[in-house]
Amino acid sequence: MQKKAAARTPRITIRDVASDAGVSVAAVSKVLRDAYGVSEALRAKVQASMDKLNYRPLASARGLRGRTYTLGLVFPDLRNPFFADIFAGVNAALERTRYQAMQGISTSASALVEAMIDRQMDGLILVGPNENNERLNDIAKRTPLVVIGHHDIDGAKFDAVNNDDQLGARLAVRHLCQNGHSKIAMLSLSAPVSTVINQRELGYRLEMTEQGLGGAINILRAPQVLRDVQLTIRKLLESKDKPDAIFCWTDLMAFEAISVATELGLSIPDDLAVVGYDNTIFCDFSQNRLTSIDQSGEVLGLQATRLLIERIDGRMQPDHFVVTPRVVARASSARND
DNA sequence: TACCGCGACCCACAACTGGC
DNA sequence: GCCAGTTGTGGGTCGCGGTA
Repeated sequence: MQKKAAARTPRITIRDVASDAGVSVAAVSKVLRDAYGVSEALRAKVQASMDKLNYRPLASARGLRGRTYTLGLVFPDLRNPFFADIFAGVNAALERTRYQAMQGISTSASALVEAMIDRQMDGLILVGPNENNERLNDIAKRTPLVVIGHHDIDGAKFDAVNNDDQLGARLAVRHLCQNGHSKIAMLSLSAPVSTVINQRELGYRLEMTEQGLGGAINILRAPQVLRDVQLTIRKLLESKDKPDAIFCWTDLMAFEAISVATELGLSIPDDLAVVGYDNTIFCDFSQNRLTSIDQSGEVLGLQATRLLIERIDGRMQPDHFVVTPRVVARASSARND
């Protein structure tokens, strides 16, 4: 036997509101859009009817004539609390607007992005997309697009918001040198390779060379899998050429470095100094006290949203916003902290 | 000039119509 | 019966004309 579709309660439409309030459909629409030419008396009447009928505008219908007031936000994953900082920035930027952000998870500009475009979202923010400019430009042709964490902006048709990752890595190395460390290893990501990783590795190399430590350059790469990260760190710390400091490409990796080092009986920071990246909320926890490079996730989210709304409002020229990172020193690196 | 409403319009899909 | 073309429908927005 065929299943019957569940019966739906008839939807309350703008026509029902207009009929209840004794005004035209257009008048209700104007109240909804806060458009010019609506008296306070009419607004109050329409608002009362909307409240009474529990009316909600239908985004897909709005999309027929223009905007749905919906923004798509795509993260590569949600395990890293840094992404929550970005989302907080997006929400803060949308607070006084009519837009709502809907988020999803994808490591590439994938079917999820296409689905968001199909659903007529007014614009997209992609965080750390693992895509080339050709693909990103193709998306930007179809919908306003802002990318967070993508440094290759030559010929880009989209807006970009970036932390200065090269400078961030340099600051990490400089900070460790200032605290008396010279055998500084970098724990990086093996795949997917991104422009962010490239910039941080470049910054590490440049600063090591500038500090006269070019011969000690040591970059290890591990995938974002806990077991692989632990094995890589253990191998490094048990090697003859053990470093006296590690610069990790995220805080999450840095926490693992601290755990493995503690298991091996090493003291932090006397035997091993550790610096992370992102300055997430967990850095402040007393068992961590992790020195980290702050790339202001909230600012990244805020600026990306600002640029996206500008784009939706008609700006054609691509824009690029760069956030300057800073060191937030804690006990994991500063011997006298 | 401020306020209000008519009617065209948007797009995808289903239903209808007419010709072969 | 099949296919292609036309019309209607859904829920909003928008431009412009009418009225006080």
